Amino acid sequence: MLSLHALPEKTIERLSQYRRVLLKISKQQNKDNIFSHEIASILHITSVQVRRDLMLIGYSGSQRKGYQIKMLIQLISSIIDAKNGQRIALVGVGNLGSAIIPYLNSKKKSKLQIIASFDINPDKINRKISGVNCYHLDELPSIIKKENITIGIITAPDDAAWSIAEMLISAGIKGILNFTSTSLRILNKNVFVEEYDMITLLEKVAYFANK
Amino acid sequence: MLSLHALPEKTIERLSQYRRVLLKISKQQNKDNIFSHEIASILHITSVQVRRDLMLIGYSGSQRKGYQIKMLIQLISSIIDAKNGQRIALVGVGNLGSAIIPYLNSKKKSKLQIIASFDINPDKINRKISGVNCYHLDELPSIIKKENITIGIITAPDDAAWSIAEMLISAGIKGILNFTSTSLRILNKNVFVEEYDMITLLEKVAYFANK
DNA sequence: CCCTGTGAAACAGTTCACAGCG
DNA sequence: CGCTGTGAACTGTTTCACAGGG
Repeated sequence: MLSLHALPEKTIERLSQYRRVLLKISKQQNKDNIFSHEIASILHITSVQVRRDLMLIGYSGSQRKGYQIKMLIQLISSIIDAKNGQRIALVGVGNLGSAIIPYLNSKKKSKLQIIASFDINPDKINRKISGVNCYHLDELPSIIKKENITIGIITAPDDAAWSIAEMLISAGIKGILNFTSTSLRILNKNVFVEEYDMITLLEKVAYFANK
Repeated sequence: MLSLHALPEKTIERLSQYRRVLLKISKQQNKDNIFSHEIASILHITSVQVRRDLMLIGYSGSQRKGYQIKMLIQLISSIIDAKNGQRIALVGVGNLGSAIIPYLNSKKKSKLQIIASFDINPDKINRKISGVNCYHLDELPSIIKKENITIGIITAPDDAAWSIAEMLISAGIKGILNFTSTSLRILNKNVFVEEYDMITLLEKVAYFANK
């Protein structure tokens, strides 16, 4: 499993993509091996990039046949799939939150699973979406611990983001995907936060769309 | 508005955030000026970062009072708000798509507006969400042109992403926000594409959550 | 040949360290 | 002093260029 402390962030993102590509190919085609330039062209990146990433995880291919698909899937999985599993809590069951639950859980897009959701609106509480129950926010600490949840998704209003993040962190969560426009950086060095704010990104697209 | 060809991507993202912070402050407080370290601490970044970004857009503050809030909002707006407006089309009115329309359009989070949506499912067509009509995908080229839309959001199934992107681009769109797991990079150098794939990012969070 | 693997260069983005000013 | 503005150093990431192998 080569514990390899801390691969670059961008490499991790691509490993996740490589695995999806490889899984698709291994289902659809009868193919045992693949070249770096084949993976690269599907993802529209360079083959050097692919080889560099695979070098970083210590995988070697053969010059004649490229990389073994099955082995590579296993190696990537051993690196990016946490042994404890990837159990997720979603906080804020509004428009976005209630769309994300079925989006992530329905299709087996990955091993990531939303286990519980939280809100403060009585209309939402004790309702299920795609089998995921919505609890009152007050129950967050106990449910997080009981269900052994390690990742949080915040889809609440901007104003609530900070206090929700603090609740998640003191409940023991280790990673957060933050959909709000409220920056959560440097909240706690032991918790990984990914900012995922649609408005900021759309404004960036708008800027570059105009050259 | 100082055409400054191509500010760094990260700077644009932060300018969008600075503007939101400044707008909030100018509404809530009676404050004319602000120091770089004040903006920085709200966003949890460094004050050097703020000053560096403002330097890049050619704005100078005063040592005594910092930056003028009103002027700075105007300057940032003149840079990131396109003159043609930011009219958006959304393709794929599934779970995610139908959540994003009200999320973006309801609150006046920014000047970005979704003008039209598209799908191929007859159940969706000619239905309105938050006042936005859903058209059949076949109508995309004509509506994009008629409505002068310059930005596309793709929330369709992965398999459809590539052909939708091609449709959008040949219809004249200049920027795309891509929610699918299908990479659209290097599709066309004149079109800016931002990849916004939740699964990849969540897997990254899961990896770093585990140290 | 056409592959992989990889030092070294290039590029992008952030932070350091400090000059200069009111 | 405490602030802004900025060259220079540094860190992260991608690309170049090529050695080496079947």
